[in-house]
Amino acid sequence: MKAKPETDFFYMVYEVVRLVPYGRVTTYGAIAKYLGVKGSSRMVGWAMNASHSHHSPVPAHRVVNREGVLTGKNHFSSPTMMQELLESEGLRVKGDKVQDFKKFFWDPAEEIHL
DNA sequence: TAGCTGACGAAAA
DNA sequence: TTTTTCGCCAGCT
Repeated sequence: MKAKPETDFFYMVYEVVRLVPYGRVTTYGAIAKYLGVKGSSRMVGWAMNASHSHHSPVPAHRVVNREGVLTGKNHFSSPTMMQELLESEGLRVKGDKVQDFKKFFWDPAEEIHL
């Protein structure tokens, strides 16, 4: 059964985020690009916001902006929770920014061969 | 109903 | 080189 990618855009975002390995992070643009809507990077972030309505636990803490900044930390249970979660996975977070972000960056378009 | 906002990114100046 | 502006499109007021 072929789902409707157009309407399941949010769902696709959740899956990609869920595919992010432990101790790795990705960006909104990378996900958008992977989905073919690189121009709609904002929609990816919006999907994260909608993830609150979603039942599946989406590791949104592994998704940061292109600079590696925890832009969405404010949307978590606690603004520091996102940093704690990332540090808990072995990542180094300094002032809401992921250190060595490029090293921990996980690009679905590069790692996942569709 | 119509308009504004928003967890971003890239291009232009 | 850095800063500013525009585009994306769905959800909310």
